[in-house]
Amino acid sequence: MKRLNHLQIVGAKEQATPPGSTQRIVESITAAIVERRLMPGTKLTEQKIADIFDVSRTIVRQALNQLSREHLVVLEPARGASVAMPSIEEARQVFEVRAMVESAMVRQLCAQITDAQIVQLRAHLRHEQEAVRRTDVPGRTRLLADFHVLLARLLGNEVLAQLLADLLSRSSLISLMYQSAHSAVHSQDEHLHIVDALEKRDARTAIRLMEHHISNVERNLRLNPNSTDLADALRPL
Amino acid sequence: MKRLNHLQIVGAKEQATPPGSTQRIVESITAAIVERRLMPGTKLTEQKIADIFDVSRTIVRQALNQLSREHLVVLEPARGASVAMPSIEEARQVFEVRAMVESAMVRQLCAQITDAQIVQLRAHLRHEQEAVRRTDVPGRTRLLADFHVLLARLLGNEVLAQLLADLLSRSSLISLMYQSAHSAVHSQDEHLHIVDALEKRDARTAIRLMEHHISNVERNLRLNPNSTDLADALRPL
DNA sequence: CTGAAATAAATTGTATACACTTTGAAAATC
DNA sequence: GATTTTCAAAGTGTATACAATTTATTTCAG
Repeated sequence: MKRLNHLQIVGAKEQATPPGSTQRIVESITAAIVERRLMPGTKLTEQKIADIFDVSRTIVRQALNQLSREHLVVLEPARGASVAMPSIEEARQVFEVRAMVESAMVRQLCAQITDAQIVQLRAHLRHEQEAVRRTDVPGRTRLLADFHVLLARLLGNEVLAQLLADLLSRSSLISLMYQSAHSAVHSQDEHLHIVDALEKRDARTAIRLMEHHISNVERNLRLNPNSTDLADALRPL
Repeated sequence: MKRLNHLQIVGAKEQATPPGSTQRIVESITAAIVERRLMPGTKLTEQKIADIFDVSRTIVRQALNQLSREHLVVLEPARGASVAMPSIEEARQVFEVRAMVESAMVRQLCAQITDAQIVQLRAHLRHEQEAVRRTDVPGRTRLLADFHVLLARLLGNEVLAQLLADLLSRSSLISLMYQSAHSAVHSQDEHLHIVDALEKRDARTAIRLMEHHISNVERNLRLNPNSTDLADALRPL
């Protein structure tokens, strides 16, 4: 059995949804992509993955199908699956949608957030800070994304939360694809200011900060299209 | 071969994406649900569908999986698939997200819509009117939903368009589930006014109209939870 | 030695087989 | 007669088999 040595099974947090083994694979691969252990463009051969997880290709195919619907892998007919390489145009669109959704979300939040929820957010910010401080790259990546999903969840809207989770895993992929120069420290700081505005129920400021935050991340992508092809071409070295 | 006599293959419009037979099944079932030929709660047995489309269960399972991710069918472990019966709470959330997304969308549109695009919208409105006039229920249902997706597409944002398409098929299911009292004529009229506001680039009015439009649809759902179970219980008659 | 053609290996797409679970009906018990 | 219990039919979940396609390797012509 040959192995993908950069794909390792990760202690997945229990999900109440389907206990099936498919979900385990989806979560492992998602984590591997988002935490930068699987680079964009990497071929995902069904049999190799099946061997790693000790299941049949049937299960792996289900997982890959699900991942393709989440835009983390692309499925080319008869040519199999590989980690997605979102285009610059797609990146632009994802951030545009995020700005639209998240500013509306922050506006709503200012109107209905409770003090207990502020406390919850502060706790999350502390976790972010810690992960940043000890340069835990996978951890901070996940936490910085979870901040946005957490905001959605505070509205008590699961539909919104899922939608945002989708956009954020795509964002993570985009950031790593284009080697974002927006430092984690900077992002973390912006989160802090957003929570401050939420605490004061200052909708105008909160929205402005959120829009800036998202456009900062986008602005700091290294959008020189050549690097993509070059990186691809140089990979064999 | 036993057959689901209310599920009939429909002339699906060609999609450039995957020519596989899976997509054909997804589109047929989607159309059947949205056009009200398959009622919420209906059991979707894999083998029966496989017989109808003359493929193996493998293909049908793929289709059902995809449909479950689009929230049009629910997959209960070991108990199979059935047409989704969205809860009232889920309905609330879907409409809330739509209001957030679509008002932001309309704001953007006012800033960048072209005259040619207005013409496009007017053409769509005419098609809506025709379908409403000759009480073509499946047709008008589809066209009234497509209006919203068309707006997204005018922004040149495919990510947004797909997201909205998702929300709208769920909305269609919700409307038929709760027997919306919001007449097609009324909806169509509201679309007309929205386009008028867009033409004048009057963002404030356009947003207000869109928010009213969406909350009108939601307000007019017959949200008496009993009807659900009753309808289910009475089906055998 | 270079490049095209032929061949072999690997990989994907679909169907089928089979174990396990659920569902519904008949038989047995109270 | 109502309620379990038992058993059969139907249905789902996973693995495997095999055809069709793609990718890599070898062979051969120039």
